[in-house]
Amino acid sequence: MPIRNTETSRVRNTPLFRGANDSAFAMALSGAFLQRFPAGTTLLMEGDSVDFLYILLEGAVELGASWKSKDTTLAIIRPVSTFILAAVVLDSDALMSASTLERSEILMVPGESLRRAMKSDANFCFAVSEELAGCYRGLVRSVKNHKLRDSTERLANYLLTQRARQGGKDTILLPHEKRVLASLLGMTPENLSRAFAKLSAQGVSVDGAQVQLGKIPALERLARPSPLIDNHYAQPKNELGESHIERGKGLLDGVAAL
Amino acid sequence: MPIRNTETSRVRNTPLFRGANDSAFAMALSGAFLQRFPAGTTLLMEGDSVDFLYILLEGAVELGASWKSKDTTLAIIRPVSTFILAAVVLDSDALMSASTLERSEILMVPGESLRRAMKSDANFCFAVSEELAGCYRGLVRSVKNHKLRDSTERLANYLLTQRARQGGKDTILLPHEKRVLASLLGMTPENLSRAFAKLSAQGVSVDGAQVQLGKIPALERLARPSPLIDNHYAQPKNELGESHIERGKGLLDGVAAL
DNA sequence: ACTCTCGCTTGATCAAAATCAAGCGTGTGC
DNA sequence: GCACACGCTTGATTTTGATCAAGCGAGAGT
Repeated sequence: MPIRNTETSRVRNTPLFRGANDSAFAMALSGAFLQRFPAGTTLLMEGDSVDFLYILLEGAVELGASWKSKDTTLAIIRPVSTFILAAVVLDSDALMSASTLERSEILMVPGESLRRAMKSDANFCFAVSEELAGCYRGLVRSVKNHKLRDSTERLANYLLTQRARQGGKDTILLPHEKRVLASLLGMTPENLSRAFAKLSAQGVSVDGAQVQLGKIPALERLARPSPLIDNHYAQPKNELGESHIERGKGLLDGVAAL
Repeated sequence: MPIRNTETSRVRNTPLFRGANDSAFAMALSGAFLQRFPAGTTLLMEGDSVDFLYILLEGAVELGASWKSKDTTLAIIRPVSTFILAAVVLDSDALMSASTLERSEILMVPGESLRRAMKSDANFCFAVSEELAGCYRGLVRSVKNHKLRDSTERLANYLLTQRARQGGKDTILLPHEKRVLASLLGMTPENLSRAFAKLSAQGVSVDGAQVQLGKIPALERLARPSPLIDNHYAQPKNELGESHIERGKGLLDGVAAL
């Protein structure tokens, strides 16, 4: 599918590409193409070799992993974000699978073009480093979240993060199915229900995807959100693990994850 | 402390710096100095601003994090490795604390010098991207290890990884105190003991820091090591979480972590 | 030698989370 | 409308891991 001007400029204005010079940008996108996928499409399986950098322009994609018949979701990507950048830079196999949660529009950039562009433009290359560093720090937050908090605490912090991201209103909308959310938070759907039930003591009430946060102070007392784990203050669109991706230097609009 | 020639060449031959041109290398190390620390020294606390890239030349350092009076170790670094690269690239605060486990020798490279060198040499900058990508993938493995395996499985895989790394002999030496190992594996010291006891059914017997792996096939049947989680085949010196850091392209000698 | 500390182990108990098994409610397709 | 599937919830049970409390044994200091 041909790339329209609107898409090009959206990508161009991303922190990743904003500082690139025109020839590096053109080089990176040479051979790139736009593709649409229905919900539930598997884009990539663990272990597959990675030939493209994926840039999500519309929709949502889930990054997951499995082992011995168990599986878990590691991150959910929202536009505008890249994914599998690390595998592309190293020209190696995917450590995660990727599949669409919704109908999605994805720009596929050949890995080789991207690597050549990086080597031709130190500023662009630096932006890639910043991007990777942000992804890395997002994952560090995720590991800390999992190793230091129990499931109810993770949920409480997730709710506070969503609140901040959805504009600070006291009613939030869960952006995904509860089973997906449970997997992201590292628990079973059953336990997610029970965790919500526990949080009713902190004024949380659930009605479908709508969640009312009745007593924010009580919720915060339990959640104890920390800027060293939770990333409330980043750009509004990204989700990685339960916490969120950091941007290079206060830039908006997130290109991120893996 | 002045930097001797031996140190300079060790650093120069690292995957990170090998491809840099001479002026970028000189620029990066301008203002760098060598420092020795006794065991148990805190180098950095969570939230501190990061002014230096640390390059560990001798000894061992633990990267940890804490929240609400709990704490955990996220990685243990061995020479030659960098740490807190991501924070340096983004010129931001540390998400982990760092402290020496043994008497250590560390080269401290000013962050600003490093960033200037990156911007002046696309090849060096690319090597930093590769390094960050490798660190990222190491963390992805770590998250998968924790979300998909229970504690006994993590220990079993840790033992197999150590075996591969220590030359394939059936007796391995635990490189750290058991309490540190427990924290790295995400469990309490008590449960580490019990996990070892469980693995006696797989021929594992412990005597202090010496561990005999009696029945490798049985142990592998339980552990089910996977190249998508465990990194047996990387360079021998690095440890990140339970699994291990990946190198750019089959290069030896690891500069890694955060 | 003697005690103290410290790292580790072991057992008993408790809490958290996974699993198993219904059941409920909504939406879809027939 | 009716049956069915599906996502979610709830309860009962089991498993896993954390916590509490001794105790053991090797090494350090006196």
